[in-house]
Amino acid sequence: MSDIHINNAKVFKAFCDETRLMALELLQNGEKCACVLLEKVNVGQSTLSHHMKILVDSGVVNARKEGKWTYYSISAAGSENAARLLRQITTIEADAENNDNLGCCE
Amino acid sequence: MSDIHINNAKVFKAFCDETRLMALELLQNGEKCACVLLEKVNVGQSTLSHHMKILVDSGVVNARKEGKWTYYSISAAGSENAARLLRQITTIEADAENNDNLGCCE
DNA sequence: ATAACACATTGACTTTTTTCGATTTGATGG
DNA sequence: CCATCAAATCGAAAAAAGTCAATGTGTTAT
Repeated sequence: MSDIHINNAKVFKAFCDETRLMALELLQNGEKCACVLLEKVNVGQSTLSHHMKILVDSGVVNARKEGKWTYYSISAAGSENAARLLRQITTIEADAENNDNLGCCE
Repeated sequence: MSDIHINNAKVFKAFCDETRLMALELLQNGEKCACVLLEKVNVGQSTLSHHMKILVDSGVVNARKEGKWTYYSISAAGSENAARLLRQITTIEADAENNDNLGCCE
């Protein structure tokens, strides 16, 4: 299987878990520190840290360290990238209807 | 965790696996029957069937049965829905910057 | 009717992901 | 220097997802 698909899959894994979707929802009305997210999301501290790392690695979330705290926020660029990727993956090519793509069976 | 997040996660799981991304890519230039996909994707028949079911259940792919064959195609409506959902999940609210959302730490 | 075909379903197994408690790292304050 | 706090990392256990071979189901051809 091609590498590009493995990488693309990685981006969408950001949105594949309820806890991460919950965290994203909390970030929609602004930057939050990890401790605030931890209060609202029903998982342990190490688990939240794990999920935030996946979100950050996917590019959808930014992390900013300040003193002992880490502030997270939604990345507009990362979100745009995910949206672009989704569009790219699901675009039906213009000549799709004219092709004889039925293959083995006709 | 709220039900809505579980369901949203389900839609994005369609894009979380390399084999499914490969299948989607093959469908971009038109409808294909399962046997054609099977030739190109490096998994067994039962595994492909499993993945196609996930794609169909997510709404991103249509299935059409004709005789002994099953034809799959990308669903424009399903793709649009996924794109809409992604936008909804990653939208930063207008007043996000003005909020005092830092919570415990200031 | 029967055989062959296309695909779905089942059940067992493997791999990956999620989760937690414990520990580590790094910053702050007394 | 030491205690405390926030968050990351580690290691192990549990849960979920992917995989395959075998079998079942429905269709077509002989």
